[in-house]
Amino acid sequence: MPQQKFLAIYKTLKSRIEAGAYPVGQLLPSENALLAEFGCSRNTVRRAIAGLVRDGYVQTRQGRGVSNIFQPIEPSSYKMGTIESFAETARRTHQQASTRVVRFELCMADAALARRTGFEPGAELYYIQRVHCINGAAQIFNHNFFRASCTPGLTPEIAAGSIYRYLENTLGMSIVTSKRTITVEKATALDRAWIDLGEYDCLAVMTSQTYNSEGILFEHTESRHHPAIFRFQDNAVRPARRPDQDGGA
Amino acid sequence: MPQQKFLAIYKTLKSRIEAGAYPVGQLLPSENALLAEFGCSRNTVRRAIAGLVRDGYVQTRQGRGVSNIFQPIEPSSYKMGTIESFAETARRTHQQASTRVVRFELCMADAALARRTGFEPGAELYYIQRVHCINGAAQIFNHNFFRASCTPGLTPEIAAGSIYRYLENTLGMSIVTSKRTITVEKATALDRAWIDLGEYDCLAVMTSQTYNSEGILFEHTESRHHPAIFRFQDNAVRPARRPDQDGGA
DNA sequence: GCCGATTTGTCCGTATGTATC
DNA sequence: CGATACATACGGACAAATCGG
Repeated sequence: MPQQKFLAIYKTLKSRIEAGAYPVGQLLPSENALLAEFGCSRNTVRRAIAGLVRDGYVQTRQGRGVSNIFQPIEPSSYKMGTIESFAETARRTHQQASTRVVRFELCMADAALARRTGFEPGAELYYIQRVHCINGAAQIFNHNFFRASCTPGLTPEIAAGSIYRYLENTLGMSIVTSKRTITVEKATALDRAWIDLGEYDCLAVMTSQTYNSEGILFEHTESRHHPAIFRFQDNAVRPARRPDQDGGA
Repeated sequence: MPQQKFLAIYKTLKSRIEAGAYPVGQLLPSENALLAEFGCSRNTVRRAIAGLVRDGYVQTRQGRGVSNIFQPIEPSSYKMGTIESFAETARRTHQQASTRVVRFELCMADAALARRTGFEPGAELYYIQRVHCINGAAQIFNHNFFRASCTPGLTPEIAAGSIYRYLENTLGMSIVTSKRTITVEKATALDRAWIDLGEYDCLAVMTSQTYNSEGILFEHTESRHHPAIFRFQDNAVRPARRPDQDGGA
């Protein structure tokens, strides 16, 4: 099957909502109506709806129905719950992107670096510093650590393009989970050397640890963003009467 | 039933993982083993596991199993996907919290305010400014807008305690979904008047729109945090071969 | 307040597909 | 190749919440 059924239904409903096919604030057709329309089981419709709940498009309520709470929103540099490479984010937000590698070395994790990155002491790592430009201006300074044993053949040339594309397409690695933390930090001399912060003296910092399909931590990245371009979106639910979360792209 | 089955299993597995009952980096018992242990159906075990995936505790892989990728992590001021009041966050992170109301008024949304907050023009709103202190120091400055028709009887005294407790316990409202955006902004004179930023000149800003169970937008809040205490965590998955997301607290 | 219809929430069992080993 | 394990999908049953008469 080229595409799973629940994903197709999810996408169909999503576009309909975005196109305004269902009035905002009103109920969508019931699950029974939808499974009749799509010719599928109830579980499949429910998976699709759960994806829309997670995206903040709709809200469900037992005994009542599914309310449309869609509101068009400014595209964000980062979306909750989704791993995207810099190039992919730029494409989604329709911006011109380029990358410059300013440092590329092989090193070994000592005790301090291990504590900071989550790798075990003694792990061999590529340490890469990169500057990402958006529409010509330097906006993001990245410290990347990649586990060398998971990323053989990595070169500065690859790092200047898309490392993720190399890992996924050339090495056949599959990237699965990433634990991310967002903080705000004072600018360092290194930040200022590469990024024109203007009147700001802080950066938005996203620190992430990424795991491959073997469950191995293969990347630790500290991504330091110009505050003016950083924007992260999230949809949250109240745990009390918490509904499903499923489906989605 | 006092508690749903899938939630109970989710919690059981979660505590086991936290307690180190399953070796990190190894596979958990298979779904078949778990459904035998818990005496439930496959779907129920899968919902519990999906919750652990969402929390970044485990990773699943078709044909292989469920890997434990748990790593203890610094408690965060904010967690992805979960709505928490200030008081609840403080309790979770074991910090002493207090709140001071510095402004409390009833106003009407004009065109500009409507665009900024997402309410419709003409909506009657409570506008509240509050300072949250953590361990005695002022750390967060909040601009709250509440739809007056949804929050009758709101007073400065209530706002000095927990507004959410009033809404949920006294008014019987149920809070469901919140759309949040994180940005970094320059400090304003108002920020500086209430919060000692020290050497910083920016704040971490979380803007949220919250909906009640009727699907009505009843709150718009701009929460401006001292950068040193702001910390937001997220678990992301790569969309390509994306697994389920379900369950969880 | 009660009752019944509707709607979502939970759970079960089964079958089949696909990836891994 | 077969055995194992997760992924998808179907169908049915009952519970719980909502709403209208």
